[in-house]
Amino acid sequence: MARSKGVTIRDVAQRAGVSVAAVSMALNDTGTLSAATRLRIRATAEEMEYQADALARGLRGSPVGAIGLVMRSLDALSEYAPPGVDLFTRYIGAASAQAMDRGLSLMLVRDPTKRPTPPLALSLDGYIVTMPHVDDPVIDLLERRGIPYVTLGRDPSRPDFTDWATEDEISTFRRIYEHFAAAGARSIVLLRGTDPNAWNIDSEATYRAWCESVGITPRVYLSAERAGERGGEEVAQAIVDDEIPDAILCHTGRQAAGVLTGLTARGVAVPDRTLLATASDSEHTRHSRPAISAVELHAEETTLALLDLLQARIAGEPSAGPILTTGRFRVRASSRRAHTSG
Amino acid sequence: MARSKGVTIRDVAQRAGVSVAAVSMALNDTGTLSAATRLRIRATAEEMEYQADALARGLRGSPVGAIGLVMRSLDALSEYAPPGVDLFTRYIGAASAQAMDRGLSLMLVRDPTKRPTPPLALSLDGYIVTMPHVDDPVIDLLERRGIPYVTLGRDPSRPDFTDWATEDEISTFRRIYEHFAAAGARSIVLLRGTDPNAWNIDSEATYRAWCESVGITPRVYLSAERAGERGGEEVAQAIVDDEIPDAILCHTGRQAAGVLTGLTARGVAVPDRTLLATASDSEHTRHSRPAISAVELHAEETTLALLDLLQARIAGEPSAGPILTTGRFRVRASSRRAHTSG
DNA sequence: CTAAGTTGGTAAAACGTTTAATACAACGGT
DNA sequence: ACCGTTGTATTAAACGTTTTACCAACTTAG
Repeated sequence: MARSKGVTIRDVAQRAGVSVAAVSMALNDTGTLSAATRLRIRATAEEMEYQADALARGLRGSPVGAIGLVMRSLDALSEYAPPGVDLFTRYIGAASAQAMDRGLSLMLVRDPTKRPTPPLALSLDGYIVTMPHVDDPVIDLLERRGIPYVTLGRDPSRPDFTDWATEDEISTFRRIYEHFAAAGARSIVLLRGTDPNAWNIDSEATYRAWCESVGITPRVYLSAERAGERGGEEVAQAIVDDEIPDAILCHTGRQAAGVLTGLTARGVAVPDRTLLATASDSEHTRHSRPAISAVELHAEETTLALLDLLQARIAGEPSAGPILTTGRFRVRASSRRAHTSG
Repeated sequence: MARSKGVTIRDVAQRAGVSVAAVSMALNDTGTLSAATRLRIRATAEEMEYQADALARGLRGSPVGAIGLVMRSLDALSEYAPPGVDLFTRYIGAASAQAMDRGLSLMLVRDPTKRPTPPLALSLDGYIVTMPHVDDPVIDLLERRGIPYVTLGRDPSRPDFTDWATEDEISTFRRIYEHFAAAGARSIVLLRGTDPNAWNIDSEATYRAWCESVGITPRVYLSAERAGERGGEEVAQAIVDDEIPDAILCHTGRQAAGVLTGLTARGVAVPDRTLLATASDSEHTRHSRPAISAVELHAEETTLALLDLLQARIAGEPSAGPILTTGRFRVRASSRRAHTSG
């Protein structure tokens, strides 16, 4: 029952007939050891299967080999793992697996600004913060503590910050609007979320710019991310009450599913009367009737880029960001006009 | 950029005019301090927002406030976050959120027996191991190091071990067989996975026992979990080649989806000729045509039980396990006979 | 042949805790 | 008046690393 610690640096030193300092230097490739002793020590360490204790190492200020993942978008949701929302969990899975492949452990941290601070949270080597908010306190905390971090989606409060990656929403959004226009849509509605993150801000800006460029009057509706399908359903009613548009673009798959329900309930046919698409694929979009056109996000690509950026930043190398990956817009029945098919 | 550490125990001691030992004792409720000083120190610590550093604490052998989650079933899969497999990720999300609520951090650890050992992995306070294998090396490692752990699903190699929780598969399986029988099925096939865990072992045992009790000849087919839908499709062909059964029960939603495809391809109608159900709900089961009857698992309940067990075990309290939660069998079109409907 | 570098290594301090051993009162009992 | 107690708080050791300061033994230059 007693916690048995493994082989320590002292054991290795003793066996190799050197000081503990020598062992540390040999393994970390520091100091001024002769090549011969360095090799001898390494061999001994290898043989004894020595592995430096991350706690002790971290206490000294050296890297512990673990990074944190903060999901701002999930912090905001009431549930942490709502059914049908596979996007975030796919990010978690992908980031976790890739971190492992690099010899890093990954720790899920829920809002480290909340007290008491989650244990170990401030001792990690770095952080991935997904979808930071405007003036995000999490970012503040990390900055204050000098902890390296990268973000998924740009930080709306720090235009100069470059260590971020994202699926290239802006150009994808444009493609969708043009897809709508090509199908003959003249009035287009945007339904976005309310979290104050780049996703929502940039999307609306892109939408307005595009509307202006083609001479369409913008109509933006909001529904909180946490409202899910219900939120989409309610907004659909509001949209119909105002004026039935030719096309609607929603941010999340759950919103889109709700909108579809709402439209159908009001007798608005999709896609015959109104086209529908969403910027984020999910279970709902794949399987609703009709299936909803959506952008397929590639979590693996994005997390890979984030890990690259984070490791570079931890190593003190210059930033290679931002990195934009491209999602694929998959056209499904919800935005395919009969006479435009093919 | 320099990592700024927070307020240390020394700072608190100084401010309160006592020794560091006194502070430690006051906060941990140990030692022989007077009630007065204890309160005074606590007030000071509170005021300074002091939080003990988990690294330093762990180095001494005290709990670090973080636990590990090992997903054996995902270790086995090639991808760590395959689309459509929401069960595991829901476990991750649920466990993570609940751990947070208890002031614990949760770390995802992929196979800690693989060298190099994931950093911090052996310094965690305890582990949740999902679906341990027969003679699981992960369990061996934890036992050897004296690290407390609980398992999701019983450990097939340790019948005396009681610190586990699971959805009550056995009674659920029985209910499904009886559901089949009630719909008139006389020949029933079980399709299970190949991972050597309790899920597969107990399920087959339950199946055979039930068959014997009602005088049915058991027919068991195997398909590796990682084979997914493709595996189910292939097995469906094999099943049909042998003899078309009245009902098929699959373990995973992906297998069931594959079986459905395979049966349809061979002209076997579901549910008209053959009934179909699965023991594990997933995107596929909810949205296939026909929708597949499945057991809805309640990740939240189960992870809650696991955390209770783990915390008790860490605290050295007697085991309250095993804990069985009950999944709900949701009948969908795939096992609903026209003449039995209602 | 001595002063000044190199080379290759060691001893010891430091990181922030917890805890065992110890000190120092004040107090009661012979 | 002396001696164990008891009640409180302190000192110091320990956890396993990394890193700074130092040292001994050679080389080299003058």
